[in-house]
Amino acid sequence: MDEAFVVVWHDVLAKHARTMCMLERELGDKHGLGASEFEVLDRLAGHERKLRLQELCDEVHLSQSALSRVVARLEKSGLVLRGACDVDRRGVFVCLTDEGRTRHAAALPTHRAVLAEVFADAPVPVA
Amino acid sequence: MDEAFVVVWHDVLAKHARTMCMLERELGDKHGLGASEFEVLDRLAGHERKLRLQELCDEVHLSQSALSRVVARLEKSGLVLRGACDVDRRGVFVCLTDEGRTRHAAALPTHRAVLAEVFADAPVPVA
DNA sequence: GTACATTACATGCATCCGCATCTAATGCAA
DNA sequence: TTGCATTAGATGCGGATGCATGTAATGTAC
Repeated sequence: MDEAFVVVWHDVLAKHARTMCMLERELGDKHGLGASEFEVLDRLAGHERKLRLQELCDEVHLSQSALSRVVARLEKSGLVLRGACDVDRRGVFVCLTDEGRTRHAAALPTHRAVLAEVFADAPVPVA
Repeated sequence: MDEAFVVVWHDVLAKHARTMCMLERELGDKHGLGASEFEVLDRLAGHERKLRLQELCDEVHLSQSALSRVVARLEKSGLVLRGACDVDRRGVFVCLTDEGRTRHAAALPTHRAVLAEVFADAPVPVA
């Protein structure tokens, strides 16, 4: 049925708006981080090795240019380091600094708390 | 479980990004409409009577200021009309023009097609 | 090696968004 | 009535995004 998709889409839209708004406010006020910034830190924290910018781009839902700027901001804040890639000198590696890891760890509970609040009574996907 | 929320959130994030991107491109290319513009037209088309800006604001996931500007754009394009409210002269009514109704009708199939493509194999919410 | 296509990332630009604020109208209390 | 708080909507502003493009490195064909 056509209408079913519309209902699902509206639900996605509503949850996205609500969650994003809360994340932006909570992470911003309490940790000085934007939602995109946290997202990048979170992905970096989930990997041992350094990540290519390109690999990050696949995991975060940002355009290549937006990601480039988020990483630039994070570097200016001292939360990540950018390094040249040996094997392909066009590439750029990114990794967390100690402070980056600390800030991420501090912000994690806030992030999870927001998700818990929004999705507490959420319809859980079947599969 | 904490992690379950994260998985759901990532799914919302992915679907939102994918759908928004496709909607923006398809609606933009084929009908000269942005996703927000279509959203407003769609809500207006779903109601008989005129809507207050404030009522629209509750249905669309935009800030009051963003909605104000979307409606301004739509009016400049001749797709909606803004009219003063008799009972409360602070209020503003919005309604579709004939062209607005036509453009919405033309764009609807495109919109639904995108949703169908993205949510075709989507995990349907339980309740 | 030379020439051209492609890739990885950076950046100029236009657009859109949310927040804070402004204006005008309304409501309410004294 | 006057005076103040509240509300509806518009707007200035800063910031983030995506698209198109630029730059430099790599790959490929000849």
